Amino acid sequence: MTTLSHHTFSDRTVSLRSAVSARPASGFEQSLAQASLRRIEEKELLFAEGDEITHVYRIETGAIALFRVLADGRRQVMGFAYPGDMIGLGMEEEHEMNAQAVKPTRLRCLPVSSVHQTAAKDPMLGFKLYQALARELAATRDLMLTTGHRSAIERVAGFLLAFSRRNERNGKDPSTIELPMTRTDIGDFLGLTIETVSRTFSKFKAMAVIELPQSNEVKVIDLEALETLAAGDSDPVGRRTTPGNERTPQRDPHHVCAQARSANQGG
Amino acid sequence: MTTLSHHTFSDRTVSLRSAVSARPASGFEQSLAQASLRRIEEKELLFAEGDEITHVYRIETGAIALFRVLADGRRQVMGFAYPGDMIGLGMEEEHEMNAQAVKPTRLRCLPVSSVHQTAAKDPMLGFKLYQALARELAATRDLMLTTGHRSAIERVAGFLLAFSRRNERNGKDPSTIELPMTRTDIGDFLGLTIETVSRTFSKFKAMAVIELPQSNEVKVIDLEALETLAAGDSDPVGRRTTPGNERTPQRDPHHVCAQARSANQGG
DNA sequence: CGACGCTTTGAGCCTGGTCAATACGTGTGG
DNA sequence: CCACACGTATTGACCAGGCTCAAAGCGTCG
Repeated sequence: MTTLSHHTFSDRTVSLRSAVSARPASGFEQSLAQASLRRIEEKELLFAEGDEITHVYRIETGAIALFRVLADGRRQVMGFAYPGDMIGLGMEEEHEMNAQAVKPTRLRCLPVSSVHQTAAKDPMLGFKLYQALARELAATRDLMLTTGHRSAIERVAGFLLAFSRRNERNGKDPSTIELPMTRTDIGDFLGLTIETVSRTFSKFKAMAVIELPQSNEVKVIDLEALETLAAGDSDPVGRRTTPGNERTPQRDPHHVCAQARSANQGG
Repeated sequence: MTTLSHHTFSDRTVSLRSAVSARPASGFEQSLAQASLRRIEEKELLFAEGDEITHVYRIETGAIALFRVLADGRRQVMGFAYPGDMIGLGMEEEHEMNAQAVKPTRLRCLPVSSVHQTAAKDPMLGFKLYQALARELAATRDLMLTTGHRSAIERVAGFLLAFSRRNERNGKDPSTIELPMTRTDIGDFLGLTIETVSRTFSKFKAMAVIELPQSNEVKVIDLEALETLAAGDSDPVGRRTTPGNERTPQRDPHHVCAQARSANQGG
């Protein structure tokens, strides 16, 4: 399991948990603890594309969908944020995305000015922010790979798997998934229509891979099958694009720069 | 033209030019000037997924494709780097992507250790790296929007437009595009097959929007038409996903945190 | 109970992928 | 100099997955 070989949704894909929040010792965490608490209702927008960035937020309870809207009205959900995740880490003046609660949500608000002040005092914070962003970049790339080339079955299976693993990680039942978001949100996240999402759920149900006690509750019956579906092993056809011998990795390790040799291989 | 409303390929999408390189005054630039020069041949890999990160590179001439390979053998090209662009800015231990020359390429190599040393001395560098990464994140998100929901025509038109604008920006003829990469590279970048890319080129040719003197040279005849095609205005059908009144932006500006008001609106 | 929103299911179509054959361009060898 | 081979690009025929349009369940809230 190397870091980069997952072809289902990585944890990172769904979670925007930042490296910053993983450092309890920082003054950043202290600031968060005393930050003001805010509650927003279902479907309420926390901020919109183009809004001035005023705060960094951490989810306490609930769930937030981060999305952008295209000219034709389509939405692309870039990710969901769950309790513990942070949003609004962008460096720009304005938000690049919309943030909308998919259910009633409580969050802590931290003014960006305070973050900047801390950054000015503590050089390490910039570094940590950089790390956090690097993670988000990786997550976005993963999502892109997913929405780019995978079938509806693979996408939905991977989506469910990510939830199962999230539950497992949080000590909850990995086979009982509560979907906080609507089919529309899921579809816009996976790059599918609500009909296709719904049909795929039904297909999984017919295959006895899952059960759907309610439309927003999924019971995973056959986890292994779900993983197989997500991996796309069902497709026995060899893929053509770049068959492998074409464009063979012919990198020459001896071609490294002189500086490289002394700095990294000389040890 | 706000920063975020472009729905063709933004400059950022194709360019990985970093904020760092835009700062000529920094010691970083000095380091680059004295960095070793390296030449790699067409199709040669500069580095591969999983390789230890040893250097940061800046393209002098040529072009590099950055891509990842999925389990089934498909490639997803995450971007192309052209002269002036920097690659290898990731924070991780290992490279997340493969970097392959699409034509003979010269580049400057800078050991990461040197970057880290500079970062330790200069707190601003971390901040700049953060900015550079934020740009790349934005570019990746743009690309995701493109590959997610747009038709082949829109993708290819947007792709050509990006080249046209790049030329314009560099003082070259915006209507004469030289494509350094193969159809395979383009297809893997846009999430299309080579056949579809080729067919779309032919379609544009038949529409008298472009000419194809050679397979790797595009003459833009009707720039306006190309922009229209890229924008997807050709589709008169109203889109359904999230029709607009559904999920209306009902953000309440009065709900901002107490701290927000004092920090940002009190001025 | 009715209205509304969300989900599910069905039927048909269309875009783009697959398979396959042909054309083009370049480099190599006779 | 031409013949041939190889890699890339183009074009065609066909197929299928997912989108569109449409209608019917289902839950919830007034």
